[in-house]
Amino acid sequence: MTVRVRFAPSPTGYLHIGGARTAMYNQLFAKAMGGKYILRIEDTDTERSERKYEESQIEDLKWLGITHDEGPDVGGEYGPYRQSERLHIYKTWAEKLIDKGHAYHCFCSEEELTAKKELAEKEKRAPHYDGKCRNLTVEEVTSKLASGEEAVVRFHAQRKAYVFNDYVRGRVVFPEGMVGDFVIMRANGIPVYNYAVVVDDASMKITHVIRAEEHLPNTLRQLMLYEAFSETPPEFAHVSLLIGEDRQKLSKRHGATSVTLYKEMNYLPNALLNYLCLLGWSHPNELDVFNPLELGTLFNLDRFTKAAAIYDVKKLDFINGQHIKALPIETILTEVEKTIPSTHQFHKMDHEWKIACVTIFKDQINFFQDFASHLDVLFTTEVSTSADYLEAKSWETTPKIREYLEGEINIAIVAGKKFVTVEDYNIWSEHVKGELKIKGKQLFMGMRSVLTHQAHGPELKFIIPLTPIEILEKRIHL
RNA sequence: GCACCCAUCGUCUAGCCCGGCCUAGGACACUGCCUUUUCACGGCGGCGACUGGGGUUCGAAUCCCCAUGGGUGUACCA
Repeated sequence: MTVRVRFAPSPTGYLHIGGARTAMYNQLFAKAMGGKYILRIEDTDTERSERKYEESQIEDLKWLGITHDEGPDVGGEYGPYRQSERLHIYKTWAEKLIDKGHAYHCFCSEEELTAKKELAEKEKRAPHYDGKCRNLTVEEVTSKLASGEEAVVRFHAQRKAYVFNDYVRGRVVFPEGMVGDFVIMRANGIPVYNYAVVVDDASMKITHVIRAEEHLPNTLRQLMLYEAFSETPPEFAHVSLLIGEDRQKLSKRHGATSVTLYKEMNYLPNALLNYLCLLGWSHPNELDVFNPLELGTLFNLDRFTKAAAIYDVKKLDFINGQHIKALPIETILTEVEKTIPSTHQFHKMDHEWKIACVTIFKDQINFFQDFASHLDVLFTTEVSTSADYLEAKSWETTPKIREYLEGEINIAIVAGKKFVTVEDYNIWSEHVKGELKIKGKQLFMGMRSVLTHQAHGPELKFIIPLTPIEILEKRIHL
């Protein structure tokens, strides 16, 4: 039997990182098992569902590199993949249930129901439906329906315990009497979540349901439904929740929770996935930095943690930096270029210069946009006010270095050079050492203070050949 | 309220199922040293946890019970 898994988001907002994580786990499992990963849109909440959210979610999934084998946009043999287009299916399946005596029409009004519920709570009884409409005769039902009375379809819940085995939770027991007869079809003919899920998962031949832990209690109703349909339930894996610092389920007030935001903040999709993957799952070789999409058969359902994970992006930033470092230099250049203001002199430089520049700074950034700030050491004519700098400047050897370098730079300018070379720089430092007899700290710090007006920075032999000569000239006269 | 789930460094986690190899391992963050005559990178260290109490056992982070804490659910939302 081929493995079939699905991710089933509601198009009521942008793709949430928790959703992205679930989608990823599903796809990884499908990949590891050589199965299929299906995207299904659960838009039965007609009030809040919007097509634009469906589109943006699919787009974000695509950005992350999570692609489905079947779905509303790509089709497949188990379609349609949008619940709003499957209404006829839910209706037929509900009729089957009614025929078999597993479900019935219920005409109770909302007022009646809330009154009973309040009474039950007051008397400390479980607020379950009392089954008033359960024993209506076929004639009564048809006449009520014919007279236009509104009716929902209610499932007749069995009084028995349900047990199932969860890949991450282990053996889960739902004792008898946890739920009463629950609604499966609303009065307007739209199915309720727990029912639609079962009809879809069964008819789409889903073999494994990997979803967040908040769905664990739903499993009971779903198990009841599978039983009534005489369908074998899928295997379940209820993955631990992502929570905020306050230990509550992650939501908008916890900050950046939508994938779109991470895309905008310039995170690498693989880095985000890598981080999300590690929240509740561990690599068999205890790796921290890897590309989840390339896990292959290394991914399995045995390595999930049961406890909820606090979503804290500090490690994500680190992982992003690691992923950047692993990128080909040309790719880093392209990405980095997008983040530098269009008026910046960087863009006027030739390719070779840019590559050299990226090579120097790429190990120091966690984000592409961090790069621009490192460029200052090549272009700025600002003077440091740090104590270290002032000290280096006050040495009696420093003016001698300045005087010498001023001459050298003038020569280079007259010769028409736009940049000095590493060789030039080496000659300079040899001269300062040999002729001026300045060495050690006085040499290096002295040259740095004269050439950059800073006390610290990347190695001079790397940055000086990349600094435009007119900048060097300006600095030497400051 | 009721039901269900969970509990290892500040955070993510390994170990737990099949008790001894755990003076509890790794990563992020923080921090010290080394290296690079600076900074960063890197390397090597440091800080830092088995929620509490009972039991079972020669031996418990690992098994059992209770307590505590936290979470989720309890809809004609998903």
